[in-house]
Amino acid sequence: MDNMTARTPNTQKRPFAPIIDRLREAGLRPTRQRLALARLLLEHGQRHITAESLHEEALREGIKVSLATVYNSLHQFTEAGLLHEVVVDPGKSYFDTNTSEHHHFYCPETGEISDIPGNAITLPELPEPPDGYRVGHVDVIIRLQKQGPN
Amino acid sequence: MDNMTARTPNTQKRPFAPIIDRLREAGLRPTRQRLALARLLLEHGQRHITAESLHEEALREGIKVSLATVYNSLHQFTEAGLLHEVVVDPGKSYFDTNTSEHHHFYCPETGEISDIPGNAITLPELPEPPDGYRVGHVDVIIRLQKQGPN
DNA sequence: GTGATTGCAAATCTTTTGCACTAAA
DNA sequence: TTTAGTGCAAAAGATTTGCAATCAC
Repeated sequence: MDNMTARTPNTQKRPFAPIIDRLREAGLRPTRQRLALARLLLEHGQRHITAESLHEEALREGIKVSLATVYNSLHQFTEAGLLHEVVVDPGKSYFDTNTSEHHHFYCPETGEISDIPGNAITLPELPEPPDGYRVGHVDVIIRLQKQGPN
Repeated sequence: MDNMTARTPNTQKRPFAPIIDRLREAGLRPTRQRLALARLLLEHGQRHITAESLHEEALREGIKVSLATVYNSLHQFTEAGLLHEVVVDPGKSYFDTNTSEHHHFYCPETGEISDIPGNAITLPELPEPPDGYRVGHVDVIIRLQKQGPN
């Protein structure tokens, strides 16, 4: 039977099915806002965002969503493993759509974050964690300074 | 001549001379508050503090100082190289009295920070920083999770 | 329908700032 | 004196929360 082209009601009506499914798998109802934010994050190719920047981007694209909902969604996505939080600046949270193992360059002067490919840093044997704890996640942050001219 | 005991006016009157000198060298007037905070930080053996915790500690010891001054002092000390800021939690600044090269364990659940001795992690060749930047400081944070019983 | 989700505004928390007052040199 | 430093309270961000309205199922 002919079920592979755009004529199929299913594809017509659910153009974002993969994202909807990812939300569902994460236990999150695919609401209008969550779906729109997830699309911005996961399809739009953007990498390092703040709640503020994602909110602005959403509004620019005509998505009606409140800043509070952006915060909630970012945390829900992070908990679901769709995002990773990058802590480089006290007083501002960055989120990374790249959840694979990798580390970051960060320039405090400009606020820019960029990825260091996972294989560009190989951590040697880690020290033993203190008793009663286990290692969760290892972050390496290389802080950069703008090079003066000359 | 006899200048090695407590009789010397100099030692009598300037029991905190080393700290005063460190402040002076940093271009900071050794005011009552700064001196008291510097003593708490540098002599008291404490390692990882927040503005809030240092303020409480100061008040407990009977040092009259405002929270704003604690913030100011912490940043001045950091700029002067007497402290190092540790960024592990968005929305809270930690300061470390250990300014030698080392990294940190951090438990988000409890907020505890502890040092990893500098030589327990050897970073291999770092990747080249992007054009126009140079490497400032490298932070390695090992995030811990409390181990469930059993 | 019913329970989860949202929006808004208010609340919270950490940190910074403005300015009159105080203290170091 | 004179200038830097301090305290207070207010301001400024960033993030969170409470609750009525709204939406997904």
